[in-house]
Amino acid sequence: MVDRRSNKRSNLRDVAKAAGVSIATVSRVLNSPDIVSAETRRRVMETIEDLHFVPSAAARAINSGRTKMVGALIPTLDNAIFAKFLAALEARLGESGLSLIVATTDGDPDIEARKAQGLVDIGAEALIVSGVTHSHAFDELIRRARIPAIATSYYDEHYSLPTIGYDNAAASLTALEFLRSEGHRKVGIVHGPVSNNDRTRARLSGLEKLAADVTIQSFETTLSIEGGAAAAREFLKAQTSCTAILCLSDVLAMGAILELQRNNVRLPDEISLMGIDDLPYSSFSNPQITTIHLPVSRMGTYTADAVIQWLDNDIVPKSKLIEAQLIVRQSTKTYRSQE
Amino acid sequence: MVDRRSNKRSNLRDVAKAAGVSIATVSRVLNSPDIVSAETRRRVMETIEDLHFVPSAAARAINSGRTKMVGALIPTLDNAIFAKFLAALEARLGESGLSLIVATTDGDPDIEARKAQGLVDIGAEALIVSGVTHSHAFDELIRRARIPAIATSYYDEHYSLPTIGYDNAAASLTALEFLRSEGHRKVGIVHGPVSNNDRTRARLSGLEKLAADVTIQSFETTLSIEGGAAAAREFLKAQTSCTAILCLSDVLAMGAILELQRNNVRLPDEISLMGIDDLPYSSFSNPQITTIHLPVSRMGTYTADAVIQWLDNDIVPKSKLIEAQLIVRQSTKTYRSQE
DNA sequence: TTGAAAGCGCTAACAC
DNA sequence: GTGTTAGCGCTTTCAA
Repeated sequence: MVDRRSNKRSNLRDVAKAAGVSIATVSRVLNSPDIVSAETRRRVMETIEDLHFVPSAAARAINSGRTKMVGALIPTLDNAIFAKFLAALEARLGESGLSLIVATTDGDPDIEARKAQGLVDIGAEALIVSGVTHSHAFDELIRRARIPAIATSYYDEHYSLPTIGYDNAAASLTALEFLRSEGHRKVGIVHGPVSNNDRTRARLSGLEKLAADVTIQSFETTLSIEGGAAAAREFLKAQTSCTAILCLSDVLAMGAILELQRNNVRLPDEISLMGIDDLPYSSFSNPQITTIHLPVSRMGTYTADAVIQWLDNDIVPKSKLIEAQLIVRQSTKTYRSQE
Repeated sequence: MVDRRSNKRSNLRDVAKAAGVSIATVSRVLNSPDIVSAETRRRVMETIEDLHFVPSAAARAINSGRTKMVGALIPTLDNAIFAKFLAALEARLGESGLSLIVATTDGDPDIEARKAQGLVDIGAEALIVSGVTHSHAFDELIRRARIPAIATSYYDEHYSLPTIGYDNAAASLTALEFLRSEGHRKVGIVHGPVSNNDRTRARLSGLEKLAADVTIQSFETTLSIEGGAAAAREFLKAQTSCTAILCLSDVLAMGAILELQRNNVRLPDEISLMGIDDLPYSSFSNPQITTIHLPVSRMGTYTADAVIQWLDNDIVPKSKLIEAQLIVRQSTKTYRSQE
């Protein structure tokens, strides 16, 4: 019969007493079952079941130093690209018994540093951040706490932390190259804020390689559908001779498409438009958006695996390039200059 | 001079020794500073700074029982509606020094129960779940662990847990009533899977009140843009005499709009369409979607406050109805039968 | 293969 | 106001 006198969680001692062994033995059954005799192990495990015993994570943490918690610092949950990444990350970490603590930074390095400190304080065993632009305080924290940390969404093998992500510069270059190969020589670039956003900066820098072949004109805006729409308005007002628009994020592309259509601009006949990211709606919009697919789910899974390896086997991950992929859909069209 | 001999985190004893006080005094400075003399307090705090001392969360948890962690179980991160909710939740919890542990359930009560157990095991002080459909194992867990738990996205004052959410039935009824007031008498209903989704079921049930006035025809599909598009195809194939479509989620509305436009159906001239949720793109699409705004950010903030009150002051929250709001935009139009 | 016992870093009850 | 001390629930030597 199970002892139900008390309501509090049972502990090692309760189990030990009920099973007629010492607490050390119970602890062994939990942590290294193979060094306990089969019979004892069976009896103890049975008792554990009976008493609904669950080891205290706090007590375990205080002794072993392992909390099984991983902290993720992301700019925002509002962008599907990060949400999808987190989903994959959480799924894979969970398989290995690791919990994910989420903190949003709003893209602000100071907030990031503060929240990172908080995560470390509560015992996060590893940190996952976005991009490679971080505050000094953050770098110091990683150094002092000697905590495994991985930078994602950005590939840079020379960064102080292992990076797992795409080559943002290459992604935008691929996009622009595609437009050029389709005959476009003047392209409007719509992008989000440059400050504190290394992904945007990298994507912009990628375009420079084609500076000789393609003339570009930039429109900076906020990173939202509304921002994309606003940029499209600016674009129209500017009366450029651009034959295509490259949005450095699909959210922006979405906003731009809607605004252009509101102004009766036919896509892709009058102007070609493409994005980068490949969000869910990009393949369902009218027209479907030609874009660069960034495999964020794969990045999440890969990052989780890297963290697990680092934590369990002390294997520091190498930086990993996640290949982006051009997806040609309906929003772009070959341009032929009328001679 | 700071002692740098050791690399490990300094502890209470280190601080006490360096400041020339007892560990109890240091503990007091940390937890109830006002009962320590100003001078002592100053000296101790200085030492704490010097040694970069950070109290061990695990040790604190083992003694005080407080881990400062809250677990959230949500169906998916892929839907902006949940992501926005989480963002608000995390923000407000963070202000009170609480961390958010995220677990996704894929809408499966069994996965939910398993992950809920995991959250409790690692010391979550409270649980936040979505909806009111949960497994027996989950209910048992809440009961046994006596852990504060709040159900969100669904208002039901009779549920065993406090609920903070909207009246889903009322939301869909409001939508259908609006369509009726606009002259629509036959309406196609596009909705997500009914199984394991009480929100969808509630929204469907809300429509029944108007059964006498409005004839409806249902189209069940998956909860995604693609699902919405597929449902729209079905709708067209069915050749109904419906003059409006009510999508029980904006994601579905989005997919449906795109598919209808692909089939050259003019909105809202040939058919009216509305949604429920009010996602970011709903106000930017062409046409902008008439919908029911569900204030998920407010729900997140409110839920966080409720959790904090419960944890800090043992005040069990009352169920709270978050008011939804009809937002009339461009995708709907008055219907006049041609007599 | 098992048990006894010494901590881990902290909080809180109690004493001065 | 401050110090002493007994735990919290566990892991981990060290002996047996």
